Amino acid sequence: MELKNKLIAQDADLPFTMEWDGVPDDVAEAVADADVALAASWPLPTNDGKAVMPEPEAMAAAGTVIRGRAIRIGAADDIGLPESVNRIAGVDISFVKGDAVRAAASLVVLSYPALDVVYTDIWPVELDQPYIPGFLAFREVGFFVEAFERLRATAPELVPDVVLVDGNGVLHRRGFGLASHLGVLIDVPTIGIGKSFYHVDGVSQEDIVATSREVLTAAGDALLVVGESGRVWGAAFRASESRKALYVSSGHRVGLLSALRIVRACARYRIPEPVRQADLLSRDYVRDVMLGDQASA
DNA sequence: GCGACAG
DNA sequence: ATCTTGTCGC
Repeated sequence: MELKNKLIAQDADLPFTMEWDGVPDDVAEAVADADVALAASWPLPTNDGKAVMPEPEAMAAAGTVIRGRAIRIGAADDIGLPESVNRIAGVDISFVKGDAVRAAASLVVLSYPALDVVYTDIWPVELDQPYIPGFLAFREVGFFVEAFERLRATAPELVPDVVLVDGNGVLHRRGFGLASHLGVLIDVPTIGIGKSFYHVDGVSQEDIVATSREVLTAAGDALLVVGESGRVWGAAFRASESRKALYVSSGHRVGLLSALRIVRACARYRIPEPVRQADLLSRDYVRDVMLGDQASA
């Protein structure tokens, strides 16, 4: 629980800054207010001590501005990120069919903007915690923390500028999903990439899917997930041509608008390239190495 | 009590 | 998460 106190959901701590062209000012301000509210909503003061909790009326007003409204994240072919963004990582775990314990975890680092794989780490793991919805981090985060310790020890020059995590960030029942948990523990900016989510603050995935079908008309369109309180939890995002949206949310030290732009920049297929490469790597490992062992044993 | 339920 | 062939399309 005390981990929460370290979370800063603002861009202030991001090692780079972004400029916003295609986003209406009122939307950008509403999201920024929501991020400040998020950082200030924990019991103890935040790291920078600057976060201020907006009045409830301000939160509600922000919600009114952006609820049900799509925004476009950059143009189709020039989603340039700041020059200080050079590496983007992805993490994932794949399981052995019908086995709740044996799995393979992976960490990959891609170069940006080429999106070439420049580092891979893949190893077998045994899960010692059950999967309980809402507590995914307690089952998986430890493996990724170890992977980052290895990375820092063997190739510190390849530590990424930001990590895309296969799981939600603050788009979470307690506002603290796997991506946020990992970000705090490794002290690297993280972004949550979910293929689904469940009801938070009075909003269900079903509600968002219904509206998404109407307003997400092109790749790069995002629909912010605004709770009944007015708080912005994340976004349904058509990062690629695929009709099915992803759910993007701040993990740690990245604001939502920046997170969306970063995900857009990694969109070759529906699943952002760093997460996709991590997924391919761990799947191949389970199939070619772990099942191979089983067959020959 | 009932339903819902990231990976 | 995983179980699973073909098939529509660039």
